[in-house]
Amino acid sequence: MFITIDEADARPIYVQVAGEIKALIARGELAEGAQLPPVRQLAADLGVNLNTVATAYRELQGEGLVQIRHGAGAVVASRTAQAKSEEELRKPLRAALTGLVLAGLPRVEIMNLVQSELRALLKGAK
Amino acid sequence: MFITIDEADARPIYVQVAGEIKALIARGELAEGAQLPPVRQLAADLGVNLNTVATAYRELQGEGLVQIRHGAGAVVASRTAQAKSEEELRKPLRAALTGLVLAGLPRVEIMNLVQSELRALLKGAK
DNA sequence: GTATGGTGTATAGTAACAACGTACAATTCA
DNA sequence: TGAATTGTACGTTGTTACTATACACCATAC
Repeated sequence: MFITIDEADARPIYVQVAGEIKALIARGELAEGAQLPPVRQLAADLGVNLNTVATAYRELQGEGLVQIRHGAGAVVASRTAQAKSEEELRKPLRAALTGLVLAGLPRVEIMNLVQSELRALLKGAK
Repeated sequence: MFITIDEADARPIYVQVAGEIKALIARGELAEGAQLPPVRQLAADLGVNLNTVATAYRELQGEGLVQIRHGAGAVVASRTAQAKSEEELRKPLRAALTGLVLAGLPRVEIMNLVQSELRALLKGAK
């Protein structure tokens, strides 16, 4: 599994793990029905506690992206998350763009960044 | 001061406050040199403790956006934040776009969202 | 100059959270 | 059935978010 955790990232480890798995699902590297690695294995790979990974899996299940079965593993359930309000979708985008603007990036450069990230995400998509 | 805090938002209050002030600075509604409201006043407006607002101000100072003067207030110091690494800039953007993709939005709709948010941010900008 | 009111700061307490270690429970399959 | 594999529950520890209260700095009037 191609996941790393970033010490410098202030977000909790389980949020980082869930976030990376979301990205893998979004770009199709984890297809619907695909098995996630066992919590112990991924935890060992990352050097964290198995419960930390389990918490990430439960978060993904809460968003409808993963189905966990006690005793058997966890599988990707869907490539579309539960519906969120428009504002919930806009808020993180606004925050990210604000950061780019405050970093002094000109508009065109920001649009380039967006397009490059979006291309990567939609690569294996549909 | 036109700031609200969102109960549904999982982020800490002080992060939300700092984020909204960043947006105000980015779009020029708080110009360089402008006074921020006293921590007690903003805290009272929001119904939180003054230390919570003070923590937000210190975060902004840490990013170089605000200058705090003990005993006199806090003023906007700059419209450009301290340099971050490219990865630090890309990561929140990637997370936001991942959310939009998983929500099932088609590419064009995502680009429309981005452009609308960016327009709003760059309104009073340059 | 110093008194006063306004400003940010420091400290200590409480509650919730993140991460961990260990033990438990459900599933699979030989 | 029983052993291996998988997720879950629980208790502990350290950290974080928020609060209340007391302190320190600054500007201004007098």
